[in-house]
Amino acid sequence: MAYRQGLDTDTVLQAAIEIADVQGVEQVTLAALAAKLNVKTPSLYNHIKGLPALRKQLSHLSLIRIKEAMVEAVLGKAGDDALLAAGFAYVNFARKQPGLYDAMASLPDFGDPDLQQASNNVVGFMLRLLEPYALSEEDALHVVRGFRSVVHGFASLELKNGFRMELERDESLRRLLTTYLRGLRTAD
Amino acid sequence: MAYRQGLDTDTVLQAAIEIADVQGVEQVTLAALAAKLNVKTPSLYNHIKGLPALRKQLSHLSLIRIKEAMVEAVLGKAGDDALLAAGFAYVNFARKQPGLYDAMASLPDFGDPDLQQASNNVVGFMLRLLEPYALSEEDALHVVRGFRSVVHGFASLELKNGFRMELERDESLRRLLTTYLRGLRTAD
DNA sequence: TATAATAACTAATGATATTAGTTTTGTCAA
DNA sequence: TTGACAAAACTAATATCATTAGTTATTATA
Repeated sequence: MAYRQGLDTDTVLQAAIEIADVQGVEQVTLAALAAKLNVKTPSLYNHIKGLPALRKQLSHLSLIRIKEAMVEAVLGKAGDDALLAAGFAYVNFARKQPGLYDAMASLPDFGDPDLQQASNNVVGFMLRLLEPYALSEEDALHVVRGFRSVVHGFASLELKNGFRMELERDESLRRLLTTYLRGLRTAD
Repeated sequence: MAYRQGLDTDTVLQAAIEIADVQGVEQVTLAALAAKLNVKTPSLYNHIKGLPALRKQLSHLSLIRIKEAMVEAVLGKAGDDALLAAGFAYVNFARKQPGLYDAMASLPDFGDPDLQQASNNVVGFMLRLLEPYALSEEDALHVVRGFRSVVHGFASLELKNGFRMELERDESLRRLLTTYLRGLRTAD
């Protein structure tokens, strides 16, 4: 009712994250957002460019936060320990903020420069973790693709309820990561 | 214009697949579908229950086809050879029918009985491939989760353009799969 | 051939995003 | 202190969708 609600971009973004995490990313609509913020839909345009732009910002934030979570997790660790911790941090982020993670994972177009840079930061972080392994640049890049596939695949299937069997999920993840790392260590 | 267009459920489904593969799954709208089939939107309701039901059918079909592709790929193969072939068949399916694959991967609710059964068939197929490894039931289920994570993660990242580096993709996939399989073979 | 089932249609409703133009409020400089 | 301007809310309008209700034409069948 009050003419000034005191909104800003961050508040809108935060509300969008909450809706995404609680109700699912497909429920992040301008209508739902406006209702949550006690504002009419068009008012949101003072703070965001539109729905696609909002989704892009969510993706961007998600990439940044996921990298932060991994950085925090590997402090004081190196080698397989660090990779294992980073893998768990990745999946745990997706568990804690399923909507935000989904916003990142389900963005159709990854061509945006901001997103590319955030994505490059994640890749750069993983390359750092691989330094002790003394791989060639090409080998390291293949491993980064492999590692990302592993953790994203696991997180994604788990979130979509793809694992319906009664079976410890952390144990599945631990085995997946250690199996992959063991394979890296071993020559054919 | 003609009053009977000769539509049936399969035709509608096929058109939906084409839109999904060419324009992306988010472009599969009843409006686009009706336009493609030279029909008004409400007419589609004679053949499908609605958009959510259509998407569910796409997911179902995708699960069936992906299993068929893997079955075909492993004929005459066993052990690591079979798993490698199945992994490539999985990813190649996603490459050939990106929209159909995405429809499967991005379905919010996997609780439907039809989908569960189709999904169980995929799991059952993978368990068969693991028979030569003589794992316990629990071990085998963990491996199935791992393998699905690996191939889905790779396919998903590749489709979303997550691999922007100039680097052979098939080589990345081959390394990922063989590394995982090598890890399975090796004890710690 | 008459009737029933079916597949198309039109019309209407409600949700959504977006744009244009308006009003109110807060801030800042004269 | 006040007046002007920028910003943030608003209303109104449009366009796109999905969906439902009710109607008409076609096909199949009894």
